[in-house]
Amino acid sequence: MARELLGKVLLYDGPEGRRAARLVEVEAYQGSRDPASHAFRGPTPRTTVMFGRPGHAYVYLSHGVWYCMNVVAHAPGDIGAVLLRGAVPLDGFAAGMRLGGPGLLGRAFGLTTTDSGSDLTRSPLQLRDAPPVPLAQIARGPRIGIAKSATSAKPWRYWVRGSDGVSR
DNA sequence: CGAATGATCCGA
DNA sequence: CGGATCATTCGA
Repeated sequence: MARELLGKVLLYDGPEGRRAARLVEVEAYQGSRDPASHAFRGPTPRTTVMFGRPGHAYVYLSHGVWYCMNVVAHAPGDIGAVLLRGAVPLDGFAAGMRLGGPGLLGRAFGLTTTDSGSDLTRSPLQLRDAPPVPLAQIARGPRIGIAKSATSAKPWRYWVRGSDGVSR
């Protein structure tokens, strides 16, 4: 579910024009079955979007500083989202801008919690299909930065092998 | 390794 | 209400 997001293009139409980046690192969170998921303890004002329709954005503030974006993605009747952890700039960014790491990615796009709930098929925030990344270029491993969760050992993080834009 | 920094949520 | 928590980042 999460792996299919690799290679897709994230677009943001802002006051300074369109920004675009290609996703190279994502991490899956499996809702009520996943203690590390913000949705684990049931819906709250912040997390209700994860209980809704796939294809929408879930944006939250991390450590009081960083806005991180997820794509709501789950089977019908299920719950979950995919954290966007890294991307490669395509257009609209200052030269040399790094989008590796969920906080840096969110900041580069200028996202805030007002973007949470956005329909990703419409401007200003869109997720556009792109040719899939060849399976041989995709690596996977344990998720990063998780404090709790026995599921943290599960290999639910996917990235494009060798790409800039993968977090450290 | 530890500080920065603030919304969020649980427990009381 | 108050305090513990946190899917992070940067610099020493």
